Amino acid sequence: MSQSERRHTSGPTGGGELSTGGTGRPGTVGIKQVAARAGVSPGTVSNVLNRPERVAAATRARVEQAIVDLGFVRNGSASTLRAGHSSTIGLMVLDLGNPFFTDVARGVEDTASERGYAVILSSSGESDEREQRNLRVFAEQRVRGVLLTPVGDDGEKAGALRDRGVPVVLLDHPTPRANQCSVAVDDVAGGELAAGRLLGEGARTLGFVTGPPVLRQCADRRKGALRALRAAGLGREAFREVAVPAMNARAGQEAARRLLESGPLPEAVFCANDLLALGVLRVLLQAGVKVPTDVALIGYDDIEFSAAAAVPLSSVRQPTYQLGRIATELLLEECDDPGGHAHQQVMFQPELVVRESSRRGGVPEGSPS
Amino acid sequence: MSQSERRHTSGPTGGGELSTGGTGRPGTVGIKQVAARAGVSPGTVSNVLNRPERVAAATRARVEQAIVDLGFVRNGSASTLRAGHSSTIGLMVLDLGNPFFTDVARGVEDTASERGYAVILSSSGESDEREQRNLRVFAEQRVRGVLLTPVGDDGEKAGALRDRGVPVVLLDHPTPRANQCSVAVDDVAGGELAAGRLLGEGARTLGFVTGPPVLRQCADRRKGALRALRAAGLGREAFREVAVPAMNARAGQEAARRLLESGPLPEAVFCANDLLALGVLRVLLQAGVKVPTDVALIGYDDIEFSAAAAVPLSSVRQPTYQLGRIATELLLEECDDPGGHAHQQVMFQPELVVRESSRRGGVPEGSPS
DNA sequence: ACATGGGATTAAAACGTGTCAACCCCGCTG
DNA sequence: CAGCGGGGTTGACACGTTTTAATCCCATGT
Repeated sequence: MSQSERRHTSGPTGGGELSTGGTGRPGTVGIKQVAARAGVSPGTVSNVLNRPERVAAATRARVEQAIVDLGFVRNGSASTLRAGHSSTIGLMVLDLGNPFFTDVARGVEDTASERGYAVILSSSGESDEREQRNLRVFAEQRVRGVLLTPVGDDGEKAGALRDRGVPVVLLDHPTPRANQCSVAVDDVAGGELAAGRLLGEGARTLGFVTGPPVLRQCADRRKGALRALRAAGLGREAFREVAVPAMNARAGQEAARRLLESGPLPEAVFCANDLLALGVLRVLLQAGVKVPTDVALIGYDDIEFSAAAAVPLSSVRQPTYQLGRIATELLLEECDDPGGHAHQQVMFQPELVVRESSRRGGVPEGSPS
Repeated sequence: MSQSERRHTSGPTGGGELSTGGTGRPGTVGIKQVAARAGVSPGTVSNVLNRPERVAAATRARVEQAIVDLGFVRNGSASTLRAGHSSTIGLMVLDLGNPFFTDVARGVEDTASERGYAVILSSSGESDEREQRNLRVFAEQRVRGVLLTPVGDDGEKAGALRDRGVPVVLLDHPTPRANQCSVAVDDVAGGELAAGRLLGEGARTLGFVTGPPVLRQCADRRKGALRALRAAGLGREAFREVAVPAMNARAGQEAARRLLESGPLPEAVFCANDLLALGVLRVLLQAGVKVPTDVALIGYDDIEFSAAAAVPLSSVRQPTYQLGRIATELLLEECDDPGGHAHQQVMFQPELVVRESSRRGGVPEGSPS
């Protein structure tokens, strides 16, 4: 933070910024003013906005003209208040700094805006308390529905919302409840895939670098890894686990340092996340450890940067954009027709992408990108 | 997209998901119900919510109890409608896929929530049309203020908002207008810094990979690069420019391909963005070009992944988190006291971070992280 | 000519909260 | 004891929109 900073102050009396600056503040132009100008009643203006087909072409034209003349924009609060619900959905992810979630968010935004919904994007930062607080904001805003990647195990935080009649779809998290939609990727399978590959390449000891174990993603990937371990005929003594409190590159560096400090390195390391893996990779290389020769490495999520890493990173790819898209479709379907909506639990299967970081001696396989 | 997908459907008549499911839908609990339960008038409840000091401790306690008993959450729409403005601010960035902006967003979110404001996060994806559409959503939601990284040159899109009395602070963009706040980083200086270093290391030809030239960031960094070029006594024939329509890694790959296809490579390449640089780096390495020996490379933004790239990337660092924080403070100051607010144009100075990608023969300098 | 019907428009009643003037009660002063 | 003042509380209205039932107008059929 050694950047210098220059400030240029223009006093409050500097320019012509009276409160009625610019083109002259139009007081407040509502549906009423529009109606007056178009020579119709407020109700008709509302109809033009919401059910244009019910109003005669001529009047509609007049009203629309008045709208642009006056620069009218509908007051969403009033609209929401009257209707009882808004036309926005809330999206809460674990960490916006993780490209995985920004990709998901793109899928959500695209789908929602196609359908005329706006998205309020929020990040819990893997903190229970921030999740709670942001969900409350959603509730206050009377969002139409919520997409949630819960930090807690069950996502019951959203129960309050569901009880209020707000549809909630779990994102990147399977739901234990049948009366709810969820979209997820099979993380146990993914963990087994990754660890299995590492062991298949000949590793006899396996390190596992993970974030907070309370995160289902971490727990499931760990479970998959253990499953692969058993399948390879190895016992728990061959498994070396390092848990750090976050899932970013910085935490990965910390994890690698701990690995280096305590005992001999495992022959292969599986990271619950590409961000962690990149941090691990960096510290290992700095310490003179050869990857994949000395230690093979696999991450998770296949974020864009993994392929460009110092040693191109093997990873487990998930259909991120699709995840966001489908979750949104399910949510909006439930919003638009709560009665006839059949709850679905969608589960995708992940895919292993093999790059250099995991190739020890075996033949190159998989689909390097 | 070859992931398989499994769907599990539980029919709409499956469980007990009647519309009054869960704990029983509480009808709609508003300030009125709370008032009744606490044995006070609605006005008092409102006071408890908004000016707790004006209400006697005993009554306040009774009301607060009633609030938790009934699970009341204030109706933001009604509140906003009545008050004329909400307690949310809008943040629109160019690209959420760019870690630079997610860092800025963290600064914004942290600051806003400290002050009791919520943030509606939105991304224009560098598209004029999406910017327009999302600004309209902000306007409909009656946000209290807007933080905007404009895609157009001047940010006059937000003029409509300012005229409506909504404070707008330009983010990562200096403003030409004195009646507006802005927070930015000196991109011309940054460009000069980067290009100057490349030329100082002995390069006699300079490539410049850039996104849409309409983006001020790109234009300014280019201007700085040209300035450095002149300072090194080189002419425009030594400058080779490639513009691609986006600023992500994919676009960077495209740019590198174009560089490779057309004529001899420049001895050094400056990218308007780390994402572009990472894409360029990847393609160059794949083509067998040595970095920095054959081609030196510098990016911009110093995102987290740059240090972990195949060749650790030199870059121009900006105070991202601070950018978001200060912009938000300025905005909220203007929101809370529009009269006594002195508009400021804040300009930070960037900082060069030298890593391996730009070291040709010279001595190692700078502050590698 | 009159009744019928239907499409287009309107008037008025909500939605839940914030605000502000009025009001009540109680202790204090003269 | 009357008057006063002030903290605490209340009641009622306004915010801008949606919606429903009612009204109006005109064309059509008898």
